[in-house]
Amino acid sequence: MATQCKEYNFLEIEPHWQSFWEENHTARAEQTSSKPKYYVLDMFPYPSGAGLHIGHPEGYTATDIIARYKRAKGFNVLHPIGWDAFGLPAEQHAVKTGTHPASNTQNNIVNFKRQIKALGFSYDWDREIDTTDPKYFRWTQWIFLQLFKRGLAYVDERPVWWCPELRTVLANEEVTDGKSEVGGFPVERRNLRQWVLRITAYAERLLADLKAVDWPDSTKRMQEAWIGRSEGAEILFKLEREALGPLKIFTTRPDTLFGCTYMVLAPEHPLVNALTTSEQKAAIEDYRKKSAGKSDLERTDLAKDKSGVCSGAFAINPINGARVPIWVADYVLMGYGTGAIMAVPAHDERDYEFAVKYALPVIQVIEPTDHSANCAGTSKLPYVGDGNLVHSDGYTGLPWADTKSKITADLAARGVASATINYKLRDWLFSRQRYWGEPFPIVWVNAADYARAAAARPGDVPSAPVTYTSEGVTHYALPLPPTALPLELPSVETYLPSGNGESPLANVTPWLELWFDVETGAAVPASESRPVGHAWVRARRETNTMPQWAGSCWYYLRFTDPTNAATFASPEALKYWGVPDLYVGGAEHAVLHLLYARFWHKVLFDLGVVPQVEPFTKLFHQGIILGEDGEKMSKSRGNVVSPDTIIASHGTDTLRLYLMFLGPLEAMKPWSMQQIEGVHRFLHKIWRECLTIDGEMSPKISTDAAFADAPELTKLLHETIKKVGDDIEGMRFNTAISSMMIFANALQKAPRASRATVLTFLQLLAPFAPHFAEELWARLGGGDAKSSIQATPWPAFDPAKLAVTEVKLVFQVNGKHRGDQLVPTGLPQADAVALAQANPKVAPHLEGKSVVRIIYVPGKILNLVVA
RNA sequence: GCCCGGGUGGCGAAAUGGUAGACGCAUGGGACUUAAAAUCCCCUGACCGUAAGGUCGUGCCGGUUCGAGUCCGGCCCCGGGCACCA
Repeated sequence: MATQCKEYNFLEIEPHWQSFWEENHTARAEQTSSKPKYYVLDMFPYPSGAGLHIGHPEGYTATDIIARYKRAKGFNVLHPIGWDAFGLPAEQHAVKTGTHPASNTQNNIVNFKRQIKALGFSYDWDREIDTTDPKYFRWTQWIFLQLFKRGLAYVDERPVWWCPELRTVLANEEVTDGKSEVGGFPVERRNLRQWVLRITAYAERLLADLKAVDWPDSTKRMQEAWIGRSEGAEILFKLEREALGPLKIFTTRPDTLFGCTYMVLAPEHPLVNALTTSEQKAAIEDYRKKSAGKSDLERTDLAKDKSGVCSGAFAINPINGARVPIWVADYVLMGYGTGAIMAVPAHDERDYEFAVKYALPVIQVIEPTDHSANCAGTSKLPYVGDGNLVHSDGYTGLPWADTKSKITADLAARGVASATINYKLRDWLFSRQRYWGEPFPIVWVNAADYARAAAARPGDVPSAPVTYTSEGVTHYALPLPPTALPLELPSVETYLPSGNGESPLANVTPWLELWFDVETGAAVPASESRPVGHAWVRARRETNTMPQWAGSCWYYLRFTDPTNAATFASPEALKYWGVPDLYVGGAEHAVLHLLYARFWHKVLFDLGVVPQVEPFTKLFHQGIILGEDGEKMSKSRGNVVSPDTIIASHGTDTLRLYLMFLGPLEAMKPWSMQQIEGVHRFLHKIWRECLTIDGEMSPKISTDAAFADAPELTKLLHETIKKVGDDIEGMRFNTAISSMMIFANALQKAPRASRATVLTFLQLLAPFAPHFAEELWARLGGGDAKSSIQATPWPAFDPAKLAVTEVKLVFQVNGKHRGDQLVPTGLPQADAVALAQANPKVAPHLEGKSVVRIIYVPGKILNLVVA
C-alpha cells in the first residue's frame, strides 16, 4: 500500500516503507533454504556517542544495494548488523560520570539503530548482536579457552604505556608524542603482567593463505609486510672469553660473513652485562639507562642519529677466525631475531652509517658484476645490489645468492649455523587493564590446587601450565569450565583505575578473592566460609579484560546462528552460511582486525569447528568521504556532514544515490552539497514521468497490452538492465546510476511508454533508492497492495534486443579522426575503404597520396595510413 | 628512506590500446511565467577562424604502436601505509 502524497514527499514515503519492511520482515534471512546463500557483511560499528558519520552509510549503502540485488537474483541473503560495543570511550565516559558503561553504550546503540534504520538498510534485525551481551561474549570467552588449552595463550611481562598522572595504563592509540591523549600528561613504559596470544605460531599460514583470498592487493601487501617473513641464518660466534658461551646472531646475508667488522648487541641483550669489560662498565651502564628511558617513539625518531658504546669484548668470526669488537647500540632491537647482529658496513646502510661515525673498518666482499654501472670500476659503499664475492677465501668469485645457502650449509656442517626464518610479526598483546571488556575466564591458584584441577579436567588445560611468579610465589592459570561461562563483569563502585596498574576489577574483592570449585567453576567470595566439598580451593580471578578486537574476531560467525545457546554457531549454520561472500569496511582495518580475525578463524579451523581456512574470501574497502573543503571531516574543522541532516532535507534515497554517484566506491572523494541536487532531481524527474500532479498514473504510461514501446526505448531498457546488473556485480555503482540517468532522460523524451518498461526500470532502481521504487511500483500497480518490489525477480535482458544492425565507423587518416559514418555491422573492409574514400570529410586528406596500409577494426575504426 | 594508490574541463567524474570528457554539477543563453521558483531546450576543454574547418589537449620528459588517458622507462606532485626488523 502506497502513501497518498501527490508530490515526491520523501519524509512521508521513507518512514512508510521502512515500517512496511519491518512488519513484513522483507530482509529476513531464512535459516534453512533450498536457495543458494549469499552472505554480505559490513564491518560492524562501534556505537560512539557522536552517532553515525557520513562514512558509515557509504559502505553500508553499497552492501545494501548488493543485498537487495542478490535477493532479487534469487539468493537467500544474509545481511546482518551488530555492535562492537566494548571500547574505551564508554569507559572514559563512565569514569567521568560514574554511570555504568553499559547504560551509556545502550543509549548509543539506540541512537545508532535509529539512524541506521532511517537509512533504509535491509538488515535482518532479528540477527542483531552486541559484543557486550553476556549471551555473546560467553562465546568470545569460550574461544579464548580454546586458544588457552591449545597453548596459544600465555602470560608475560610486557612493556605498556603507563601514565603516572592518570594512574592508568593507556592503549597505543591513547598516546601521541609521548603524552596521554586525555590531559596531555607524560607517559612512560612500564612492565606489567599481560596476556599474550601466540599469533606467531600461525605466521606462515597467515602469509601463505593470503594468496587464496580476493582482497585488494594493497591490503594483502600490508599484511605481508606486517608479517614480515625473512629467510636467513642464525650463526654462532664464539666469544673471546669462551666461558660466556657463544653469541647467536641472525642475518639474512650469510654471504657477507667475511665483511663482518664488528658485532652489535641490543642494549637489553642478556649477555651485555657479562661480556662488558670493567673499563667499559660505566659507559655501557650509562648507555643502557639512556636507551631504556627512550620511548619507542624517540628511538625511531632519532633513527638518523645512531649511537652506541663499545663493550670492550671481542667475538671470533667462525668463517675466518677474525677477531671482531662487540658494540652495544640501540639500532639493534631485542625484539627481533636474536637481538644481536654481525655488522657488515660495506653492504648494509645502517652498519655503514654506524661504522663511519665510530671509525670502524669497512671490508667490501661483494663486487657488482655489471661494471658498466660503476663508471670508475669501484663500487660506491654501502653496496646492497647484485654481485659476486671478493675477499672471501674459498668463495671469491661466486654469485652472492648462491653463496648464501652455501656458507650456511658449510657452517651448519660444523654445527655453528642453521638456516632460519624470522618474522616481524610479534605475539599479540591481548589484555587491557580495563573494566569495560570481556573478563578472562581464568582464576589463579597454587601449584597443588592446579594439579588437582588439571587431573580432574585434563581436556581444559594446556600441556604446559601457564604461570607467573610474584614475590616468590608461583601462580597457576586455571580456566573456568566452559559450562561456567559467561563470566560476567561485577558491578563496581568506581570505574577509576586501581592505581597500581591493575584494572578497576582488582578493587572488587568479593568478585576477586574466591572459594572456587575447580570442577564446576562455581565461586563464592573468600570472605565467606569455605563451602563443603572437596573441589573448593582458594583462587583469585584474573583482573585483566580482553581488548576490543576480541569481540570482532568472530562476530561474522555468530551472525549465522545468533541466538544459539548451546554453541557459538551450529555446524549446520556454519555449513550453510559459511563465511561472508563479501566483506566491506574501511582500509584502516587492513592489518590488525583482519589479521586477528584470520588468526582466530584458523584456530577454529584447526579445532574442526569451522569448515573454511579463511574468514573473508572477498574484501572491499570503501574510500573516505572528505568534507566540502576537501579536508578530512572533523568536528574541529566544522566540515562534518551528518546523515540525519541530509535525510531531513533530501531524503535517504537521495543520500544513498548520491553517496554511490560521487565516484568509485574505493576512491577518496569530497562531499558536495551542490551535486546532491543532481541525483535529487533525477528522482523528481522519474516521479513526474510516472505520476501526474494529482498523484495519479501519468497518461503517458500505457497499460494497454497491445502498446509497444519505441524500439530505441526498448533497446535502451535492455542495455540498461545489462549495464546496471554488470555494474552492481563489479561494485561500480556510480556508472550504474549514470546509465539509469540516461534511461530516465530517454523516458522523459519518449511521448509514451509501456507500464511494463517503467516497472522494469523501477526494479533496477530499487536497490539504490528502495523507498522511492516501492512507492512508484505500488502506485503504478506493480503488484497487489501487499506486494513489494523486492519480491519480484531481477529483470533479465534479452540479448536479441541488444543486437545492433548499424554502427558508427570512425575514419582515421594516419591515426587522426577525419570523419565517421553509420555503416551496417559486418561491413567488409573493401566496402569500408570505399566509403572512406568517398566521404567528403576524409577525401581531402587522401588527395594526392597513396594508401600504404589499412587497419580495419570492424564496427569501430578504419585507419588509412597514407604517404 | 621503502612499499602501495592517484594526478583527465570551472567542479565530481567516464572511457576491453580505437571519436577523450559519458553521466552529473556549475556558468551563460533561451522557452514557460505578471514575476520568481520549479521545469524544459541550447551552448560550454584551450587556441585560431564570420563560418566550414583546423591546431593543441588526460602531471612532466622520452619510448613502443597505424593509433596511447590506457602499455614500457625516467622524473615531479598529492594521498595512504611501514619505518633502524639485520
